[in-house]
Amino acid sequence: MPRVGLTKDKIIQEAAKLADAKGFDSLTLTAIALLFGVRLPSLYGHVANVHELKKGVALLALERLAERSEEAVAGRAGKDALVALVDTHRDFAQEHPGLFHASRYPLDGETAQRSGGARLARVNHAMLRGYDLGDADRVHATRLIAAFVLGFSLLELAGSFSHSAPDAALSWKRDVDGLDALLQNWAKQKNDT
Amino acid sequence: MPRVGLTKDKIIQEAAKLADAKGFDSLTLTAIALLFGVRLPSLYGHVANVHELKKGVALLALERLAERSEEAVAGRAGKDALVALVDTHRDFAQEHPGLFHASRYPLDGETAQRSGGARLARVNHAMLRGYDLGDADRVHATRLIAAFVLGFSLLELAGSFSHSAPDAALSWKRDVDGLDALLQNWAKQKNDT
DNA sequence: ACATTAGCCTAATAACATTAGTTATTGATT
DNA sequence: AATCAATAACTAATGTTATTAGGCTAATGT
Repeated sequence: MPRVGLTKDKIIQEAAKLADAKGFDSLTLTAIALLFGVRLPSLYGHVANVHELKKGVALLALERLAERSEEAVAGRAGKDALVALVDTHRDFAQEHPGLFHASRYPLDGETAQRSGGARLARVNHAMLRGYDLGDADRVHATRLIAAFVLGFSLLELAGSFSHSAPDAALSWKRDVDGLDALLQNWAKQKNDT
Repeated sequence: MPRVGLTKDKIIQEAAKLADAKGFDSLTLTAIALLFGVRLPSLYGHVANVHELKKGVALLALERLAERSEEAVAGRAGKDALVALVDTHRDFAQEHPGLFHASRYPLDGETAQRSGGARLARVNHAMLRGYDLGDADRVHATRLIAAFVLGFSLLELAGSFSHSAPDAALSWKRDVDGLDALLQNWAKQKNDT
């Protein structure tokens, strides 16, 4: 019984690679055991169950996305920062569909709070300081951007845009332009509701 | 061996109920067999495999959503129609999280093309006739709205908005107001990309 | 050198999906 | 009314994945 030197971290890393290569749904403990050349139950010394494995990959995906996003907005402001941030998110989804899928794995509030997801929300919120918005409106705007980016990435990955005319990439540009315009003119809106 | 009178339709209906009650992930052939008082393999005479079961529920969910959306926009125009449409979508997600989740089940392009999803896209696109947009811009706007609604619903269901200050419902209103404003002023944008 | 810890193992069980081959009900035909 | 063919539902068997219980052995520290 040669000791392989398993670690929770190593396992999650490998799981992330696998999820990225074969898709998050093909991520199984069995597959990971095979990759490490180890018997399935041996993994239970390091991860409690499949849920913990998937949660680990989800957290890792969120961290990576948050990290990239922070780098993207660094040194930028206004529309420049907005474009950098949303492009980073969309590119991540395109380049790492498995990890992107993983980042949608449901987490309990407690965990989500401490995750890269919260970090991502903060970057998003901070980036919007570049626009002239009140406190509440800045939160509303943060959610608008987050919702748009997530939804667009999902629909694009699912191929929902690939069967109608203009290229999805063009819609992306126009939509981001539109959102930038909206953010600039937010104050001028009449709140008639 | 009393004959129960199984049908693909009946099975899908029951599966939809189960998905709505227990969540899409708890939808299994085993559970359906139990509900019908039938042995598991008996189902295979009516559905080819789990994938076909889930696909069926997904299609049903998309049809219901499309139907509601069509009713919602009927007789409305402009912002009135926009609000009715997006609210319908969000309400559906809140009231039927299981079916909403099902509607995200991946479909091949062929199937998706003939699904309620395409119908939904058409309603969305048609609704935007109420704004003064060129052909291409109307498609861009359709995608913007679809992305926002999907993303917001997912994030809200996941609880991503429940740990920061203003209520998600308020952000929803403000964001939809903002999108309406954007659509009205779309033409005035400077396309600087 | 030896005892303890801990890493990896085998064995066993359970839930779900799937296929092959069998029985029996139903509705059509004599 | 009796029979037959089609087919609905069944039993049995197999594979995959996850999980728990308990055993052996390599690494570690006194």
